[in-house]
Amino acid sequence: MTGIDSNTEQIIMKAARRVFTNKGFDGARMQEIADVAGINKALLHYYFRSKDKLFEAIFKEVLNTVFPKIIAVLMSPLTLFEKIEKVSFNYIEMLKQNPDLAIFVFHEISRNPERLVGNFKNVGADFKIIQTQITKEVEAGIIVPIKAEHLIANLISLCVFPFIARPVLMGMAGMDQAEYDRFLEERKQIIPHTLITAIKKQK
Amino acid sequence: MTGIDSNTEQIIMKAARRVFTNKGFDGARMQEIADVAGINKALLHYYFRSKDKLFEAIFKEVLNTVFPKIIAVLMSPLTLFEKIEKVSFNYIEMLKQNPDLAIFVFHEISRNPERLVGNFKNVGADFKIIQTQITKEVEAGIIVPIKAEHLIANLISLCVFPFIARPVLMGMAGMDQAEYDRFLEERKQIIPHTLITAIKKQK
DNA sequence: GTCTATAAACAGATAGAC
DNA sequence: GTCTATCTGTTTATAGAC
Repeated sequence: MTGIDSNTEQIIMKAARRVFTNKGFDGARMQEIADVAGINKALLHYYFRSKDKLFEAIFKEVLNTVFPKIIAVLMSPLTLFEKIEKVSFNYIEMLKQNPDLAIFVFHEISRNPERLVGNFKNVGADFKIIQTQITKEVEAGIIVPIKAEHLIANLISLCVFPFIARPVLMGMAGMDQAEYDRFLEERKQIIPHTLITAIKKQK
Repeated sequence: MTGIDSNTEQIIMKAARRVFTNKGFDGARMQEIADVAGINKALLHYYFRSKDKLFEAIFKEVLNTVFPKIIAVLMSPLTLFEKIEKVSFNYIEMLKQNPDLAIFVFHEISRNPERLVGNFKNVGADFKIIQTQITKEVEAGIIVPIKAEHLIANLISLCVFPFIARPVLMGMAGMDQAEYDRFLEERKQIIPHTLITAIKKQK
């Protein structure tokens, strides 16, 4: 709220984010974070008291990078087809900038669900809104019925999984990094096409 | 190859598998593995020398649980539609029995790609076989063209992601465990339906 | 093969000088 | 605020008795 946080604090956050998202909480070392930040361990504790508290700060920041924009699109006054296209594009684009975030978030939540899952409980209402929109578009003869949970699960699965499984998919398909980047670009089209074709009402 | 491995060794493997898949390599403790196995730490080292070697044994075993059956289905003489249905069913069924495996495998590979990705490089030829089948079914007027990488990525994404994101999806959709089990059962139908509808040639 | 006891290294956290 | 030095608890790994 001050507008300008201390410079050192931001440097620490940036370093911690890199190390935590790359190694996970258990694999991260305060020493490495200090090294990346170009300071020493004592200063980390001076600013954040403990590894736990530093992690908590990073995790909250990461969640704010990952979720709000997607939710905003899903809640916007677009058609379902438009939402599917926009989320696919935005999500893949965001994860290309932050390739480690996906596996990081899901790994940490799996390891510590009780503590971290509270961040998502307020989204329940949003599912109902999507379900209402589905019902309307079914009645309008645009799409065939589908549960909101499945549509959203399909959409997020297809966007996120290629980042979680990147080394495996690259290895299996024999792709190098440049080919994988092209593969991801293609998926911005493939994913909407797949999902829309699957629910579009045939005339 | 002896046919009967020592009983203690199997007890250790079972305990180690549970702890490693649940906590990850960095979060796992030799002490906890010993506790779960009902023995003491020294014996772990007697049988496996180090945490690294024990992990390696577990990881290989896990990969053999996860991949071969799926590859076998993809390489079998079924139609694409049949393969999609069978993989969806088998994969979801297997992961219901081993819900921790998915996030475990992808987290460990992400943390250590150089070391672990070698396990997948021999699958490149399999992609070409699927691609050939796709071409044939396109020529037969059954499906529309799609790259094998995208079809397989779609298929695995949709099957695996619900297990990786289980706590998040449960939280967002407000489902309890029983509802989530039903959700997973529904996906055995939804996934093939989605993928097949998306590539089926319209008459 | 299995145990107890302990060594050796590491990692988070703090004390205290500047 | 930032540093060096150090304490404390933890964790892997080994020694050695049985």
